[in-house]
Amino acid sequence: MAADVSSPRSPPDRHGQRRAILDAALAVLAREGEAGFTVRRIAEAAGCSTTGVYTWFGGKAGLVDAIFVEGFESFDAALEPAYAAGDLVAAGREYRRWALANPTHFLVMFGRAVPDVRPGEEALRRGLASFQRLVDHVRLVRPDLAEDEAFDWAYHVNATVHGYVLTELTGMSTAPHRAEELFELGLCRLLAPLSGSP
Amino acid sequence: MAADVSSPRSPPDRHGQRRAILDAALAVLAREGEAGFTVRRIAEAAGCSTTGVYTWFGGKAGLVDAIFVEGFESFDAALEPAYAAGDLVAAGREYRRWALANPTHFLVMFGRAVPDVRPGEEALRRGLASFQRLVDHVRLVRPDLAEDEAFDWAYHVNATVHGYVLTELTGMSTAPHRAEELFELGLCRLLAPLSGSP
DNA sequence: CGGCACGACGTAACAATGTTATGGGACGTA
DNA sequence: TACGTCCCATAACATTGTTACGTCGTGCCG
Repeated sequence: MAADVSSPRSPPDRHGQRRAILDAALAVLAREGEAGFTVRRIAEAAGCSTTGVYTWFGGKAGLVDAIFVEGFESFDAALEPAYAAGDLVAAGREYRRWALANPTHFLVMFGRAVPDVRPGEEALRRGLASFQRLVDHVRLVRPDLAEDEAFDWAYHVNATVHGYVLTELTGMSTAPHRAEELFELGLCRLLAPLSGSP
Repeated sequence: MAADVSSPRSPPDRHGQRRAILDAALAVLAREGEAGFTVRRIAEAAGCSTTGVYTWFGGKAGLVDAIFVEGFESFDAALEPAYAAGDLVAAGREYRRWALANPTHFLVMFGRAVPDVRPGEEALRRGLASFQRLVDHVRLVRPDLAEDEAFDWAYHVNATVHGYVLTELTGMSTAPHRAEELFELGLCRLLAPLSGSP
């Protein structure tokens, strides 16, 4: 009952297939969580067979890699307004908000939720680009810093925010009900030396 | 050929079986990584059948829970000397050292390396105890802080150190070769307001 | 001392997973 | 019109976590 739509779509539209699988994967991830993240389920949701995942992504690992890229692009877009406003605190806040809105997506990227999958080359390249935006923003906020100093500060900011969010998302927070409040406090402490007097 | 040792040990020594499985799980995890973390492989390494994992731990999730407890105890012991010396920087350093020495163990606990497993009640309780030691230490270093202030500082320190280590361990570091240097720098920035003038 | 119940354990099966071999069928090109 | 080259579905493979069943040994009660 699933292959009855094959007659109207005479052109295979190869990119449509790839896009459909990727969208289906993200939808399944958001709806059923990491447990439902199955090649068969994804293929079913995309309206194709499991082979499609292998022809377009080379396997589950390749699909996860594409999900990395998708994720970086998505929260780059989410952080863009904060960057444009020159507000690092807001950027950190948006980072957490994105993670809470897409918990399984976030955990697939940074928490090894899909076994035996490490970030591939494409994912690392895209992640580096995403990080570079943070470095640029640090330089914008603090023009007195040298390039490598800005890099180190960005690394520090990223690691700290990342740690807060991941602690909360993996259920390891020691004060779950105060997670937001503690995050805000942490942002203050983290960014005070950056926005305060040089 | 595996059951030939059954005659000398007439009492089944129930705790021996449990301990053997747990040790085997940790050994397999360290030797073969998260990919080899299989009920069958663990049982084989422990010299028993797969059923043992279910009678003693109730399944794979229960085994992971026991691994949580084991992990917290292990790095509590690793941090103890630093705590005794009243050195928070050294404690942070030991935290990272433990994670690098037991990467897969660490990722199972904090990175979802085993699918569909969230920290159970026992794990959370043990984690909280481990965190409490950090709170106590913060109070020791800074007796002027109130209990809840110390808690918030400990939360901040933990999240930050956690973020650094996890970024490095999941292969998402933007400067892998400088990971140690950046970690040390981060520790300085993080702990300066704690050890400096109140 | 003997029989019995209970719990631990191995064997073997189950459903579900990622992956791959096989084959068919649609498109573009000569 | 015939051919080659992809794309894709069907079906099989090995391996995973889990469970039902039968068996054996231990410890308790008569």
